[in-house]
Amino acid sequence: MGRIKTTNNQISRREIIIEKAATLFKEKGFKAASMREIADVVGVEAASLYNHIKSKNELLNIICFDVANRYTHKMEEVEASKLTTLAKVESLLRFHIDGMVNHFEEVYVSDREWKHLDNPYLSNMQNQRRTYRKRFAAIIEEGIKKKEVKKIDAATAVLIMLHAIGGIESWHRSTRKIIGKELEENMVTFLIDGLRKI
Amino acid sequence: MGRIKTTNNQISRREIIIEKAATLFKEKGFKAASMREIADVVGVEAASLYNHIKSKNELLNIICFDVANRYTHKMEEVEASKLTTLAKVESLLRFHIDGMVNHFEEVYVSDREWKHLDNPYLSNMQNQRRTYRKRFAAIIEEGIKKKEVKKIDAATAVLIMLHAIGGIESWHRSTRKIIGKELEENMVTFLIDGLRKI
DNA sequence: TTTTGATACTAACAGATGTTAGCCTATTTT
DNA sequence: AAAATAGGCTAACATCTGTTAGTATCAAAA
Repeated sequence: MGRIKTTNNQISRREIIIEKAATLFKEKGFKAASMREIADVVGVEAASLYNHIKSKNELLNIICFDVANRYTHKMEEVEASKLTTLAKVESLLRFHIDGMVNHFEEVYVSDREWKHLDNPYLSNMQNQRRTYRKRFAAIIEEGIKKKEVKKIDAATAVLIMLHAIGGIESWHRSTRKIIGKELEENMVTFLIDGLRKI
Repeated sequence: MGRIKTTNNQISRREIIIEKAATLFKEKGFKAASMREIADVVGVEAASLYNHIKSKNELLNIICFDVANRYTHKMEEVEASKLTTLAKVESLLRFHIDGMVNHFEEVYVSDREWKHLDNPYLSNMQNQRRTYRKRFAAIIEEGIKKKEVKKIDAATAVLIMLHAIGGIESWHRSTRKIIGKELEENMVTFLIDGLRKI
């Protein structure tokens, strides 16, 4: 077998492997996807993967922390901004939706498979996730204080919003594709203003 | 080792195994949970499980279709009722939330691990899920027609609501437990009326 | 052209996995 | 008390798993 075809692009062999792994992890789950399957998709023998990565778990680490770091970065940006609470929430929502639409595999895997990280990455990830939700909830609580947001349990609200966005998964599988932008508007409207006609 | 302790209850050995399996499938995922681990928790050797069940996959089948059948049954009940659209939606929401709170393991597993079913159960489940979402969306669309519900993409709304409820998972892990009823009110309020203060 | 470094291959490992076969023992039925 | 059944046990299987060692080969640098 020849080498992994390094397309003209600036994308390294390593990155190709990570991409293919993400796709497979998404489709079958981390545990069910084997190194031999990943290798197959890449077009190489399983052992050859180890010239580029250290272990199967490293693949998961890379995927998960790539996403988590983007989240943290965005949160810092939003916190530093001078938007109203609802605008902050909306900005975060749009960010998450965009992530789900445009980096689907990565985000999906990070969200559903992080439990299979091994320590110290596992507890690190648990912390990052907990912290992120707390910061999100703090924004909402401030909105409640300012009477911009209705009196609701902030933690529950965060939970609802984050998981609702996870639903885009099904949108990806759907044939009846409304376009991404339209989906985004629908979700934001719903989550900010609910279902009832005012 | 002695036999599986059959507590005074009317609960069979088989049902104990299924329960313990559900817990393990929830904690580690279907693929990562081994028959030997399930056996350990039950207090028996792995081989002994096969006196009660046919295979590991049968365990998943039982769990998944138990939940799916409850869903279908509830949907029929709601469709047959003469409630308003919003009341129908609320009834379904409360049903799902209750399921998540009181049959957590089963519902969680059914929702996240059904992909590991094998045919013909897999395609059967895919159909049931698709159908359920369509029927849910039809209810919302009728509400839109009757101007009871705001003009929104019905499929997206269903997606949001169903996944939002999946978020109760985190509530289960949380220490800061608001009680189930309170959680339910929060979720229903949010999903029906959104975040914005009116 | 030779050297060198990256990257592929084959072979093999040790351990885990789901499952079966065959046996033994406790409980229930007769 | 005897017989039948349910349900436990040990041992073993074939297969799959992630990973390593050692070797060959290709592309670029010298």
